[in-house]
Amino acid sequence: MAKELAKAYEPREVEDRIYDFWMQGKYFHAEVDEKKKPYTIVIPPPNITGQLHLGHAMDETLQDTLIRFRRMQGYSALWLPGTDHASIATEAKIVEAMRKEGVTKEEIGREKFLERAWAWKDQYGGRIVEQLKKLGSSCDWDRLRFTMDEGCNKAVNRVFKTLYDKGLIYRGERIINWCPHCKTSISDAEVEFEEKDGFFWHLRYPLSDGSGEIRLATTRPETMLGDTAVAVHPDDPRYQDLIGKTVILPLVNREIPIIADTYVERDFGTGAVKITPAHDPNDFEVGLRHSLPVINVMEEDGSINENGGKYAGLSGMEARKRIVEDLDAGGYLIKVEPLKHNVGTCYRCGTTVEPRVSTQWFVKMEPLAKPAVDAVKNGEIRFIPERMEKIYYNWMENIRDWCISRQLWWGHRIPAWYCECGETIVAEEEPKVCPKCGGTHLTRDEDTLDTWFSSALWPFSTLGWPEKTKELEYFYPTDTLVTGYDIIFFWVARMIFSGLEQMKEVPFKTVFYHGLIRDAQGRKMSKSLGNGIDPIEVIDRYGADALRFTLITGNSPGNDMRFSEEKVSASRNFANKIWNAARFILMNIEGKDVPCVLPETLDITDKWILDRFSGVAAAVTENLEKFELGMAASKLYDFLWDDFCDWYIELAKIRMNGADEESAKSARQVLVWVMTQTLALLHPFMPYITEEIWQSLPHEGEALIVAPWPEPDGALSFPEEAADMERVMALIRAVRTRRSEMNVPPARRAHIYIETKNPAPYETAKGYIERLAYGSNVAVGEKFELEGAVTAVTSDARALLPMDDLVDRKAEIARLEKEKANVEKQLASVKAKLSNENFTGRAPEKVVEGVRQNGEKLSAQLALIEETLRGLQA
RNA sequence: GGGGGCAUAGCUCAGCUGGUUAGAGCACCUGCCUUACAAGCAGGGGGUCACAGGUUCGAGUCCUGUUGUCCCCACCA
Repeated sequence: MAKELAKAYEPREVEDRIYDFWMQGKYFHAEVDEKKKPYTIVIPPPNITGQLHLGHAMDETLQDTLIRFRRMQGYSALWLPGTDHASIATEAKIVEAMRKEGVTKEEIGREKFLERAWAWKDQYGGRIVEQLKKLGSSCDWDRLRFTMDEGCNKAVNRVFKTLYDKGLIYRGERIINWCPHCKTSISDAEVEFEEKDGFFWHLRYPLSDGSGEIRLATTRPETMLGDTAVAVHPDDPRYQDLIGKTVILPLVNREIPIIADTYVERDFGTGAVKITPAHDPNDFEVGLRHSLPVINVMEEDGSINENGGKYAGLSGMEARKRIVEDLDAGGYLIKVEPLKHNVGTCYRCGTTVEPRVSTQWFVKMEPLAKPAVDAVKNGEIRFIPERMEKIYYNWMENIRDWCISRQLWWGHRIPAWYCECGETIVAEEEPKVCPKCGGTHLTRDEDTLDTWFSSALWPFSTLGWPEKTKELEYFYPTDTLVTGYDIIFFWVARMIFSGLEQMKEVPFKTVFYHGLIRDAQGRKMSKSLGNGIDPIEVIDRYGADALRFTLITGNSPGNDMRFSEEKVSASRNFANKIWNAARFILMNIEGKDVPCVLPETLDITDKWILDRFSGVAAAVTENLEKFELGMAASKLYDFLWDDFCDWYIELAKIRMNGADEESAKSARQVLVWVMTQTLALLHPFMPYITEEIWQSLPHEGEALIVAPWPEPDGALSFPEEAADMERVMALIRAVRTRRSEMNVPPARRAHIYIETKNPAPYETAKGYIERLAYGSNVAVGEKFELEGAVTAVTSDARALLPMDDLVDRKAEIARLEKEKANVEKQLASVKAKLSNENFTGRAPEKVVEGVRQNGEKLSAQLALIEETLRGLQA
């Protein structure tokens, strides 16, 4: 970088080069290092089918910021990356690709299918990784993992086996959520409920003895084919004499009992419910209580099976239509009314989920949930923001067993084998013989595991478990998990109980939740709305640093964020501001040997900026430690733009253009020092531009990414000089305001007479005041006799500008009266406080002192205003 | 049916454990091409912090209720 470089920062020219530089330097790689403390984040593995979206971008930016911060602080900071095999999504993609070629899964068979799937993974699975790199993510790519790699498979098998041996995994025939489109079971968490318009079909079922009928209603008439009872409430007076009788199921002509069960709501509908144990979770429970037969009438694709008699082979919808027609024809249909009701849909494909009885594998949740709840309750794991804890408890405390088997091929195959003798063998490695009968005809379970089963092990499987690796020893438990609140159930909860169960230790100490990214109108970004924004495109146009800064500022934990291009543009402007500040410094140090250390002698402006810097450094560090990233970022924005650029650089110009070479020299050094230190603070947020600039400024060390974090340093604190400088600045601002109000162009300079009882700082800063307040000359004294001057008043001084021609006495008096009223109002409130014994007695000393000092300032200012007024009115 | 978020300047949002006169970006108005930056500089206008109570010496911040809005969970067929 040299001074002839572009006036504007060009991220595209910089980013790839800097990223390569970091990779070459292996700065992302973290090793077990007993001399350092570990800091670990495991990435929420993005799906291999996925494209980077803004949600990822935010997730990765937060993680990268934390990792870079800790790395600079001297931790062995490991950010462990990886991708997720996403069984349903990936399998669907491949099936779809095959469909276009006219082949089906079944035709090519499991082995060939998996070959295709792995080939697909090799071809496209890396795309998202490349996109993560564009963001500047400093993941340890040497440790890249995949949820279906060999190590993860070992972990999965070990966990499956140990849970099975403990009775925490079992196989059984239960009612599960079935997606007829994906043709697999899905867990409760994977069902999304949507309110949909439907109908309520009112039916009559005749009593077997011909003595009458019972009326009931249903939203899914086709399930009547599987009805095995009608239930009423045991205390419902309307039905007392019917309990125990039977009805003839219309169309099917099956005789089924009328049973009594408290599950029935008396006030809803007719108070009588048809019971279909095979196709409704509640009915299934009722069926168990009353030992009812379970008649499954549905195929895997949702069509009616042979149990449906003449309706067999019809799709669900056709069957419904025909059955309703037939019921009507038979006189069994009383009426049809529209009804809005909640329908469960598959969270992957949106198809209506059919509850269906089938044999599946389950994780018994209750024993696992208890310790997982405790770990959060007792503070071993902290949620940020705290309110997420409640959501977690609520779910964990009402949890049902987790259906983990999937009728898919792409995934971890369940490590269970069945022998002809009926024995089930669960083993980590394929067994050769049946331990019970010695038989060798073993067939492996066809199903695979829920993707989230392997994701749940991610914090330790990625560190080598079940092997006892040194990484596991050193980096586990991990420190911070960064993720969106939308996967608290899918992933966070399951990692917690898995970590506790397998490792006997929590998987992470803090969960830092962020919100969702919405579009500028506040709508969710989605493919169907077409309002999605491609982060890569944003990076191309504005730069990765601008995108990162946008995602971090103006955002607080757990809250959704609206994304708009204006925000990115503002961040880009900030990057440009940094760039130009650097350009200015480089222009001024070119050809000069400027060491990156502070000079021996500091003037008032140096002390002021150093004092400000040390305050900001401490605040930013604290913010980062408390996960207040947005606040940290905006403090740096303000410091760099307002304090450093608008004030310090302007002040330094005066010295560097002046005759005092010593002063010019120290200004250069302070510029370089503060700039490089500020770049260090900014680096976690805007890694590219900060590294690029840092490299071209005088610096110590080989790279900013591994430069030491600016830790608090008392030697940089100059409270008195800083306060003096603030007085001077207040005076400069007051003069500027007065001139601006009167539309005096900067070119018109004026003599500035400063009246004050505290002349020292003004005397020291004369040169600065002259330049920045457009003065032709500056005099400081206790009193000046001037006719018709423009005045500017601060709480500490009064500036007189002899610009008689511009003075409009009447306007001036009016303005001062207004100012006076304002100060008086404030003073009144201060006085009221100070005379209130309750306040002075009860408020902290610091607060009272603050108010007192403010009162003094206001009084002084009031006196100056009044004096000015008297002068004008005389 | 439960639970939670949000409501602050025209717009988008900060505001940590209650403490001086409530902030930022964008937009707006005025004046400046001041050799780092017009993606900039200097100055300015604009808010009874949704509403009603309460706690407190002190409330945007804590409590209760109301309204609006968004979300999560839940088996009413």
